[in-house]
Amino acid sequence: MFKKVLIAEDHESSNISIRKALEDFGCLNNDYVYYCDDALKRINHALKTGNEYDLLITDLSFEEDEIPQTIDTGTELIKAVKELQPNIKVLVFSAESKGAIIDNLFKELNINAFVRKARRDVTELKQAFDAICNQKTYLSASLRRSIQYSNAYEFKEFDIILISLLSKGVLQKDIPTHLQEKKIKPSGLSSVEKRLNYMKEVLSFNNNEQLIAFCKDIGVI
Amino acid sequence: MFKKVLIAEDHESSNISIRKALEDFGCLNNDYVYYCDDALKRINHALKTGNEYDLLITDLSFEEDEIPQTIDTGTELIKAVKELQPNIKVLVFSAESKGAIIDNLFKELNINAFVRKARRDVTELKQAFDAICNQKTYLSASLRRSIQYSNAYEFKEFDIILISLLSKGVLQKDIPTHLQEKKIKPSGLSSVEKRLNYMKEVLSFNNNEQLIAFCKDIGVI
DNA sequence: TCTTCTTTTACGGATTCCCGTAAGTATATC
DNA sequence: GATATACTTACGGGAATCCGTAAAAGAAGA
Repeated sequence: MFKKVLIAEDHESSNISIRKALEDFGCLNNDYVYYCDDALKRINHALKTGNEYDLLITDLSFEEDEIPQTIDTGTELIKAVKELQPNIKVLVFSAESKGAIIDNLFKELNINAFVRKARRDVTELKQAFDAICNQKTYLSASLRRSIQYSNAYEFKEFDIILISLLSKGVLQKDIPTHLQEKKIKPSGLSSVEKRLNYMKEVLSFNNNEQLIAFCKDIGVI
Repeated sequence: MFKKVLIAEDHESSNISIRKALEDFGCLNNDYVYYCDDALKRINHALKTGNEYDLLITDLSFEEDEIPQTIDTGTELIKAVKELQPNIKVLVFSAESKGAIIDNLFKELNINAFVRKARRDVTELKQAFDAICNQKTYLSASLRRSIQYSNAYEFKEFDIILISLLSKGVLQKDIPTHLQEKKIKPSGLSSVEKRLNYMKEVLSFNNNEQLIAFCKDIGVI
């Protein structure tokens, strides 16, 4: 059983449900915050007073509001927290479904569990608690298959720069100028054309418009 | 106060929080389901037994799973429910943030409230309950601006057809053929060009890519 | 019916984009 | 240093798009 749990989740509704899930699980000693900065402060304070948390439950995306934050994503929060307290367990509770991103959380940040906000998410939360208590990792059932299948084409950073420029109204012929200004390596018009054509070929698209629409749909831009 | 409320929400976590919000508001007579089909059945059964619901709280997007459904979106559910019981109040609780889509819910489906899943969503839920009880409509604070922003340019049906075709990979020069097949009135290439140029001029966009990206953002395609 | 006005279509030149080829550049290996 | 390989850039012809103008087709009113 967990001695002390911290919840970092900006959505009030999700925050409440996580608390309830923890209580149902029998864990009554939990704190909750709505901002990443607050979470880090709590972790830090708990460490100094010798009363540290043994589990962090966090979302990935936090919405901006009128209160400016230094940390504004769950990924950054996990990194910062692990520097302070490397042994803390981490459960990510998020609507994210892209295999590449989730895979990265386990491999790079060594998180212990990922539960997707979906149909049976509260049930899965409790299963994840159980797994972590038993020193195991947990991944949402619906994601176990799709983790490798997910991305038909992996967009590189350069791809996304090109697509972003186009979607901002930059004409293709003017892209080299923008790339040079930002000191981005391949900047020739031919390289730009070649890359755009390659993307369209791999995805079997006919025009740039279709490519833009697709990228908007899957959320890379 | 509501006599009887039905919650249609597939996410277990959101479902729980809505129930709790209702109870906090003082409404204890509420039912909940995880599927649209179940929701419609309940509405129907309640009507037949003279014990109808006076409020439906529903999400917009429902995830597919192994149980096939005839109705699989909140929008369709609302339409079906309103045909059975036109006087029912409807509150949409969704992560959707695109102005055009939300605007459409109020105008076409006459919903009574829209609360976005976000920071203070449970607080907003209670405000929405209060508004509906007082025969008013409610819209999440964070969305009140963006609603009118989306009306910067009102896309006609023809505009959306053109943009959809482009985003599906149809080349501009081939659009006349598609229009003729669907017997859509102006079908000349010049008319297509003229309309696309007009849209870009009004919105001061430089290329089709920017137009597609914008339409994806505000949700017209 | 004829005129007037609006909308749609047709056409042509300029620009941009597409696409293949060739030349240049860098790096690594021997 | 020479060679091979991969990557980037330059160039040119053809296709598509952009944009203005003019002709054609409808629609409305006298």
